[in-house]
Amino acid sequence: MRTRYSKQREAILEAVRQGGLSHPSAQEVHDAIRRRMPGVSLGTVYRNLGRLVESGELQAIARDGAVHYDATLTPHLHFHCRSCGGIFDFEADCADLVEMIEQDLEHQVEGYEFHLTGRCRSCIDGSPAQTDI
Amino acid sequence: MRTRYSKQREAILEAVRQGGLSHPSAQEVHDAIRRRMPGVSLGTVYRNLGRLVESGELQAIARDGAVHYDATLTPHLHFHCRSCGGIFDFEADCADLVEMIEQDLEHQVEGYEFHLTGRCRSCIDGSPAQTDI
DNA sequence: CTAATTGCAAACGTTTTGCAGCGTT
DNA sequence: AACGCTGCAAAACGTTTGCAATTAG
Repeated sequence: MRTRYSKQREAILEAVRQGGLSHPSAQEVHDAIRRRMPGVSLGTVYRNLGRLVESGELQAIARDGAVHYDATLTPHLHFHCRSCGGIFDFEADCADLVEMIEQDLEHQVEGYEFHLTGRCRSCIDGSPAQTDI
Repeated sequence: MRTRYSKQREAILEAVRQGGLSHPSAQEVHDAIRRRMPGVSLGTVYRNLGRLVESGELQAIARDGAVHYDATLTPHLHFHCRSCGGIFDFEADCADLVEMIEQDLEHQVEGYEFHLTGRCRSCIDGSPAQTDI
């Protein structure tokens, strides 16, 4: 199945890459896209996000019940704020740890995801009363 | 809201702890429970798994589109096999790395999840033809 | 011309919720 | 008696899929 050009896919990739969105879900991409390209259907957004992940142009990350998309492809970790729901990228050197694990582990490692959770700086500063759970 | 005893919750916790199940989903817990306690509804299983996670008696881990539950509370990592879908616990010392991250990061870290993906030993050995994606 | 891609809408699997009645305290 | 918990069934949610029409190569 040779993949053909489509302006919808291009717009979707652009939306994840640049738009003011940070780690958007399929819904958020759809909302953003529709402002410039009203006819695009949600199904098309899902289909193309899937393809873009398969072809390695995007990274999928799970948060709560939904998948979010990340255009940053260099290895990095994610911090999830339980207050505002935001996802923040950050770098940390896991190479040694992962390599050690790979040698110890009887299974064949192909990839990894490291997610930290907590409260982000602006939620700590901005809303000291915020407790959530 | 003081929490009261219920035999359903006890059975649900027991099912995740012991049953032959490894990292069961809510559905799998429901199926297992019903063999001993036919009347239990899926809603009750979901409600109680949620409460058990809140009270720290279980750990929730995301896999694909579903949440799976883990009764092991000591810090450990997870390996997800993309062939058989299995989730395997394993230990690795992340303490130093996490501490380093905590010091560097401007956000407040409360917990972390480290998930490795690949193919598990028995899928590699058992089905050499298996390619999946 | 071929076949990949689209919009639409229906279907799917997982999870949540409203409610009346039951069970624990 | 008070109120948390239950079963049930409906609904919410994110996601996938079948289809005929459109569009890229």
